[in-house]
Parts: sequence; C-alpha cells; structure tokens
Amino acid sequence: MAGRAAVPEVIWARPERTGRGPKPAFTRAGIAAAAVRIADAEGLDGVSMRHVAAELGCGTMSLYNYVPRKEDLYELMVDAVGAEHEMFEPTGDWRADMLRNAEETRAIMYRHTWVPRLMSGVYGFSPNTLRYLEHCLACLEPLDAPAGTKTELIALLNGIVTTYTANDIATVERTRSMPWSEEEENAVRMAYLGSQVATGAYPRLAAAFMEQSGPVDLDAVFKRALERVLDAYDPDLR
Amino acid sequence: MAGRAAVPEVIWARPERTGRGPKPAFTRAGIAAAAVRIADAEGLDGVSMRHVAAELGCGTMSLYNYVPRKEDLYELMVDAVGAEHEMFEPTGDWRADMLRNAEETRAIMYRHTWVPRLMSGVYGFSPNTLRYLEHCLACLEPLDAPAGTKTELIALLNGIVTTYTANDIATVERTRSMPWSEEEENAVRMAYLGSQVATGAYPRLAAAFMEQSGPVDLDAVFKRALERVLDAYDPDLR
DNA sequence: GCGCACTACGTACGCTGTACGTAACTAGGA
DNA sequence: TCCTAGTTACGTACAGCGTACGTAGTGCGC
Repeated sequence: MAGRAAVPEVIWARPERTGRGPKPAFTRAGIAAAAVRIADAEGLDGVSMRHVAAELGCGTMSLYNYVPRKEDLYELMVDAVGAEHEMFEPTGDWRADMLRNAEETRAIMYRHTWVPRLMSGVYGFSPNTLRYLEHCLACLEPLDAPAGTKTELIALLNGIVTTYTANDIATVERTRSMPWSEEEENAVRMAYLGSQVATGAYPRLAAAFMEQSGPVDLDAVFKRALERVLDAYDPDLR
Repeated sequence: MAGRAAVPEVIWARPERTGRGPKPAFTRAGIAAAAVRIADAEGLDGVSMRHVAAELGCGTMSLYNYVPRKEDLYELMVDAVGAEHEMFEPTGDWRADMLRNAEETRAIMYRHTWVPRLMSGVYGFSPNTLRYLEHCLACLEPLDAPAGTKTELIALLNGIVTTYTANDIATVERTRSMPWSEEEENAVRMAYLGSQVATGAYPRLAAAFMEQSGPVDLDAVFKRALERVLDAYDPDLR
C-alpha cells in the first residue's frame, strides 16, 4: 500500500473497491456495523481499531485498507446510524413532519448514546446525512420561505435536538467504565448543586430551583423548545 | 494517599487544600491556566497529563494530587474559560442583553476552539457556569415569564451558540495535527459536496445550493437564528 | 502469463491515562 | 516538645492506544 494520504480526503469520495487484487473481505457497511455494535455495548471508548478488527475477525492493520484514519471510522459510524432515520412521505404539515424528524433524531441518540460525542468532530455530509437533509427539505416544501431560511431552520432544530439530548445522555457514556452507577453520579452532582444554591450566592438560580417541584420532565421541555422554534418560523403566526 | 475515589465525586466539592502536610505548590486555577494555554497552542489533543505537568514544571503524577482524573482537568478548563464571560450590569433590555451574552460565548469559543468538543462531555455546574447562569437570569428579570421558561430559553440559546459555532470551528481543531491547512480541507470537502449535489440525487439540496450565491455569512446566519428564538419568547410579539 | 495494484497482517514505536510504592514534609494532639 | 498521621511529590511500570512500515500472497488487466 505504501503511505497514507498526504492530502485531505473525504472517505465518501473514495471508491469502496477498485478492480485489481484480491476481493476485499469486508464492506464499509459491515465495518461500520461492527463499530456501532461495540460502541452500543461498551461505549465509544471501547471502539479501538484493534477491537473493531477483532470483532470482524481480521488483523488490526487490515482495517486500514478500508478506513485510512480512525476519524473516518467515526464518520462511518455516524453515517450508519443516520440510516435509522425513517424517510417518511411528507404529510403536507411541515410543523408536524419536522417535529417527527426531531423526535426520531432524539430516539436515535438514545439508542446510541455515543452519537452526541461524535457530532462536533465529524465532517457532516455523509450519504445518509445528505439524504436526511433532502428529506427535511421535502418536509419543508409547504413552508413559504427562501431555501436559505429552510436550511437555517433545519440546522437550528438539529442543534436543539443535539444539545438537549446530549446533556441528558452524557452521564450514561461517562459512567460506563466507572465503578458506580449513573444514578449515583447524578445524585452526587445534584447534592453538590443543591449545596451551592443553598449558599445564597445565586439567589435567582435558587428561586428557579424552588419554583420547580419534583423532577423535570425532559421530554416535555424538549417538545416545548421545538414548538417555540417552529413558532418563530411559522408565517401564520407573525 | 493510597487509592483513588471509588465513589462519584464532583471536583468542585473537593476542598482546594486541607491543613495537614506540605503546602501545595500549585492551585487549581494555575493548573487550569496551563492546560488552557496548551490547548490554545496545540489543540485539545496536546493536553496530556504529562504535558500539563511539564508546563507546570512538576512530575506527571504530582498532578493527580490536584486532579483525580483527566476528565476533571477538562472540567477545570471549561470553568476557566467561563471566567472570560463579562458579567455586565443588565440594561433592562433582556433581548439585547441575551444577544450580547450569546455573542460573548461565541467569541470565547473562537478564542478557544477546543471548547465545543468538551461541552458534550463535561458536567456543567462549575462555579463560573453557575455565575453565568445567575447572570443570564438577572438579564431576563424584565421578561415576564416563569423561571422554568427562562432557564429553558437560556439552555436553548446556549445550544444554538454551541452548535452553530462548533461546526464552524471543528475544522480548525481537526487539521491542527495534519500536514494540510484548514482551507485545503474545506476546499476538498466542498468539492465532494458539489460532486454529490451534481449527481441529481438531492434535487432540493441542489436548488438550495444554486440559490445561494457567494460564501455564506456565518455571522449573519447566527444572528438571524438568535433573533428568531428571541422572537419566540417575546410576549410583545405573540 | 507477466506485472502490478491490491489485500492481509505482524512487528514496532511513541504516546496515553493512571495504579502503586516510596520518600519528604508539616500541622495537630499528647 | 515530640510524635504521628495525613499530605505532597514523583519515579516506575503496565496495559492500551493509533498507526508507520515491511513483507507475503492474490488475482485483474494488459
């Protein structure tokens, strides 16, 4: 093979196989699936080139025939879960459709808690990302607005889904290799937060804390935020 | 010392020093500053326990007296840049104030391009984070809404800042240890994107691409998104 | 049928986080 | 005042990481 690329490269621009030589034993999809399986089971930190290779049943360095850098493996993983998006027929109600898209993205992240951690490092623009973008634009067809505004809305919604879900999920990933549980960690953190608020150094924060009774319904908060943003882009409400 | 904690721990709940034994040679703030210096200069991947220790002029393992786990070092770093937020006197115009807060967060991220990568792994609730939250609540005092709605608005705005800025910045961090420049990488990626759109597989995306002439003004896009969200929470507009 | 592009993969290097053990130091209690 | 227990400091060591490089074998295109 002799030497990795000395020039930037998009893995999707690489043909999956060229004619010459022995038939490749694996496919990109298969590799991605293996990596996703490991990440789901052991967390993102369990995904090492060695581990993925072992899961596939090949030598570590053989993987590099398919994936030039580990970062590209991440790219493959994000694209793979992107395939879980159901690209339904738009109903004509762009608000409902976009809400559904957001809920689905959220569900994907809950299924694959490592996704948010990869989101801020990955290129974007993988095949499934592009298909999803196209799908969103199809859903937004009934919305009377310039294409630029539509893509801005899509980005905004995706951003909200990511940040709202990421914080909720982070602890799952973080505690995976720890000798204590997610609940224990959350309890300790909440205790600390309570002690800080109780010092009186943050009066308004304290008031906000007092106001809320019982645990926050994250799902409701999430939905409310989405509705607000949709409102902001709805011509019928302005 | 004998053994690290076997129970979850919030580093901020740990007293910075206890009475007994030799005086500590370093402070949390000093350690955080060293780590931030390295991350700014070499990227987040340059921040290793060894490297930070060397920057401080002490043995690697001495660091562990101050920072039980590397993750806590990240916590310190995020808190340290949080101090760069100017906690100005609220003007009474909550929209303008929140816009200013968002712009400042964005500026901080541009100064420290590694921040977004840490955002989705870190606890939150560090001292400076709490101070910032309190400050935001102070800015939102004139807004007539329940405290819950206000915190939701703050979370929403922060989320938008993070996602919008993260994507813009990711390439900087990614290409830092690569033999090619950020511009080269972006050019290659845009070329790929163009080729994909040109296949005709994504007609609506293609249309959106055609519509836009010249490079996107990211700053304008960012500001527009913020304004929309503020609209959505402005009682005067509903 | 030759050659070359390709796959496969073992070895090795420099790096990581950090467990553990030991030596030096100093504040608090007797 | 001295003793001791808790602390700091830090060298060594280990398991694991990404991946550069070299070699051996395979099969398509000329």
